[in-house]
Amino acid sequence: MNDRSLGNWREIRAELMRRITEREWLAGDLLPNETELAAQFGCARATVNRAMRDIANSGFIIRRRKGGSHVAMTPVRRAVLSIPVIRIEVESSGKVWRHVLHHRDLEEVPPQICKELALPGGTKMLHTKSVHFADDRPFVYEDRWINLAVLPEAAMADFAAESANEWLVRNAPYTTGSFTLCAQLPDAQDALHLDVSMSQAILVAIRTTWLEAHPITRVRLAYSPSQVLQMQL
Amino acid sequence: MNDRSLGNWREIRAELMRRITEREWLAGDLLPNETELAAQFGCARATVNRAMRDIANSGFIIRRRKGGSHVAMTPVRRAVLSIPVIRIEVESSGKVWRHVLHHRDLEEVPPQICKELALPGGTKMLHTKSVHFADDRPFVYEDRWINLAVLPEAAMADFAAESANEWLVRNAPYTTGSFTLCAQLPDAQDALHLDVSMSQAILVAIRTTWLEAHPITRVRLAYSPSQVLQMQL
DNA sequence: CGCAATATTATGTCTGCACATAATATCAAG
DNA sequence: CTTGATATTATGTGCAGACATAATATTGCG
Repeated sequence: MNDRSLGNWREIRAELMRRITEREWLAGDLLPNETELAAQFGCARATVNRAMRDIANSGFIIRRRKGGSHVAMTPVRRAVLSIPVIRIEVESSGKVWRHVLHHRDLEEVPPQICKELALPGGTKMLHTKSVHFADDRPFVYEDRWINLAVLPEAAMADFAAESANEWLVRNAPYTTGSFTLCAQLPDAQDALHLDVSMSQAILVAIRTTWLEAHPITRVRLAYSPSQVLQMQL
Repeated sequence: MNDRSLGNWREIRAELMRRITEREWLAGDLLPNETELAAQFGCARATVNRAMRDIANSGFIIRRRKGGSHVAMTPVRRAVLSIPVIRIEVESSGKVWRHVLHHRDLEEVPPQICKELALPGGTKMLHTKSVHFADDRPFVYEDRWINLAVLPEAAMADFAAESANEWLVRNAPYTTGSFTLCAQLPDAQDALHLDVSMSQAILVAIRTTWLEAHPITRVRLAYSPSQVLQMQL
């Protein structure tokens, strides 16, 4: 069993994954410990550790101190969606990006959104509405609230020149956030700005970001029909 | 500047992240090299390496050999969607899960799906259709193709007893996969099985999984209206 | 000057060792 | 038997040193 040929941690990860995917080790099984595997592979324990940490990260094994490493019963599969700046999302498909700011005002936040952000009713935030185009076709309609209490600089920013999306990515680091996706029929505003009928299904993403306990921004993105979200498992 | 107090890699990561989020280092800036930082922090280079690798993983810095590490111009944010077994997804919201198998047959795969899976036209696969219920209300309608060439055991499985979804998670480890989300109006089958009108928008997920170069399963999940997908940033 | 060979440099990784930490197993006292 | 202290054990993390690798900078040649 002692294959002394396996030098690097990727090879070791590959070998361990092979044993899992080819069901040499079954769901729930206890794997040999790091020291044992290091001996088997003829490498240092740290190298095995690196490989096993990586596998645990991707959810195929569960590790517990003293408990050892087990093959996950129902591996938690994670889909990873990378969320680039909208300009880059458009440009990376070879299209020309353009952006039009329709609205920008300090307004009272609707009660529902206040609740969502755990803010007292009647709070005022900067409200922007804009449309991103890809090759002159509407790509996404963005309806955003920005918390000036946390980000006073945003009051000065020229969102016609640089989209709020991009400005915030560059200037507003956040610590946590949530992202909700749903399918909707466009409302009148969506239909107008995306130039579609109100009887086509569109993807709507609602994203909020927080800096510690303070909400920074809450945005609703209405994607033009036929847009899909592609993720890797 | 030499804080010798920072012992572990998480603290070092936190400190580096602080310098980035507090704009001590600006987008595009070149960071000090690992040796230099190790000296500053009074720790081993490996420890700095661990911290920087982790930060690079989460997209805030870009590293290139010889080139050094730069603060990312537009940090790519990632949303992580965990995809549990549908039964667990339902049960975790406190509802009773039930599952009805409507169809199960060896059939020729439609050309479009063959193409998607990079299989020759006319290939046959196991085709199943089923509905998952939450508290007796349709939750998701599942239309699935299973590649018996890779998973012959699936021919024997009783998908009425255990859903194909769950059986596959337990018995079919995969190495790669993709997950596509879109908004659609229900077709006749969706409307029938989900008991909804054809004029409501629904989320549709299409998921394929592969074991190395071999497609294992391809499933289309039509979610009942008002279902949303929640992800963490 | 342009180009190819070579040196330099920052990150990537491995090793062997050490100690820390968390969780379990064991055992003794009540 | 139950409870709590203690030993054991697997993983987590750290260190110093070494070599590997990739990319850039420099040098020398035609």
